[in-house]
Amino acid sequence: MPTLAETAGLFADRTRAAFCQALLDGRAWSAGELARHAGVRPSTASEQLSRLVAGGVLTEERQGRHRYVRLAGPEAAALVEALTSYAPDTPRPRSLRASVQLGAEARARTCYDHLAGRLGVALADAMIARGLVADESGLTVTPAGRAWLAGLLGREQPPGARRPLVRSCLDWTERRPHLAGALGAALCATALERRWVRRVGSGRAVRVTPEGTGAFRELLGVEV
Amino acid sequence: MPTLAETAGLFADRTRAAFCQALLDGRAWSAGELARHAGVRPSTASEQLSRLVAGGVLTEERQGRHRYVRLAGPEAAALVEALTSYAPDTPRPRSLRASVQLGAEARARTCYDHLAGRLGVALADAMIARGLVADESGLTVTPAGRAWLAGLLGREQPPGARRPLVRSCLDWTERRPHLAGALGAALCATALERRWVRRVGSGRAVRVTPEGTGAFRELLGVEV
DNA sequence: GGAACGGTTCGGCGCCGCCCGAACCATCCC
DNA sequence: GGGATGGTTCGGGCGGCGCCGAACCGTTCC
Repeated sequence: MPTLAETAGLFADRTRAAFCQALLDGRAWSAGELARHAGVRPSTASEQLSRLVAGGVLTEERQGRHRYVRLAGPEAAALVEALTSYAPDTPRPRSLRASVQLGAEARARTCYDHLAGRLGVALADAMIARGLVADESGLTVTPAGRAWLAGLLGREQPPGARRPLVRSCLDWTERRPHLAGALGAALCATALERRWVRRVGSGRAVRVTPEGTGAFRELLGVEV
Repeated sequence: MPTLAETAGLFADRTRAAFCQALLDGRAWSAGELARHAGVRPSTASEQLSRLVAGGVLTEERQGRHRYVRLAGPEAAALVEALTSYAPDTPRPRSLRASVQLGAEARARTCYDHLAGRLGVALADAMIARGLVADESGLTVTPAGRAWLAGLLGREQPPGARRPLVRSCLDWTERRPHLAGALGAALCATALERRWVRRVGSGRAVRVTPEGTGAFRELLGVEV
């Protein structure tokens, strides 16, 4: 088992941290894309990616002359998320450019495999208000919620899954929880699949389509 | 808000990591104790502690010529715990001395503010078996569990608390979950207060007293 | 075949961060 | 007051890490 310092060291670098946060969109990125994104040379990116892969944070798949990497799993994503959103005290200033980017992501974005931002929080609120998810001693899915989810997916959820059905994930723009876990992932996958939201740009930001506006209203009474 | 790299950097050092892990026992340590524990000079410890305090991981209280530090809160403890127990692959060898220490902690120890080790896992199993805690879509406290807890504490639990009543915390010796959250903390506090367990040595390890053996058997049917 | 492209390896450079010892300050005890 | 103890500050040394450029390798496309 790696030591605490070793694990933390994997993230304790501007470049590697930028890689991990970019990969929070849950997709696979090529080495070159990540290098450009983080503003480093390909050689640097190559070395740093190797460290993250060796540390078990990322997995890689080679395709021809491309090297694609993604987060190794939900645990790795949760770790990145936890470290990112650890905010003991007051906020600090940001650049204008970063603020614009942040604006898009604040509206709606993906957080590894589920929806976040104002959209994610609104969906979470609606599901709690409608009794699909209960907020007593942590978040749980109610029987009504299970039925709702089964209806949405057209199938039952496997009950014995290792992963919790729903997990609370603190939203770093809204400072309020949104829905992670298997339910959050299923909802996000459905939304992408049925074109309720579309990815915009290369980052995590997504935009709600007209169909999505109607679907979210009909499904949960959410106005976006 | 600090960046991911900055937050991770706080833990990405052998000495600071040792401090944080020692403080996982939930108590306040003096600077000198931590320095000896980590095997560094007092001057080094002083500087590193200042960094952890500035980063919001620790809080300090000065008493006379002593400087006591403790983990800043459950969030900080959860972060240390998550980074410590992130084990993507295979275990590595340990020194003999470390193994002995580990043996004591494997039996029973505190994990920030709740009980862990074989004792912690056994208690968690018993509470699930008796229907006090349910393991569907994450851990939740059942109505019976609430009543049980109220009886133990002699008072109701405040329902509107921010902190989840129960949280699953992966045990890094047992590789199985034990009970964290407010319930875990209350149980641990009660056990220490009523002398069911006693701290042994300066670390996290605890020993079950004869009274404790009886209490755990009567309360939850757990044989330790 | 040749050119373009993505990625990797290697040497080298510069900086940062960790640690120590020495001096100093504050508190506590006699 | 004087001595002992716990803690802090400061200068300095050393190692390691992150970065780059250059050379190289394999794939893809013409």
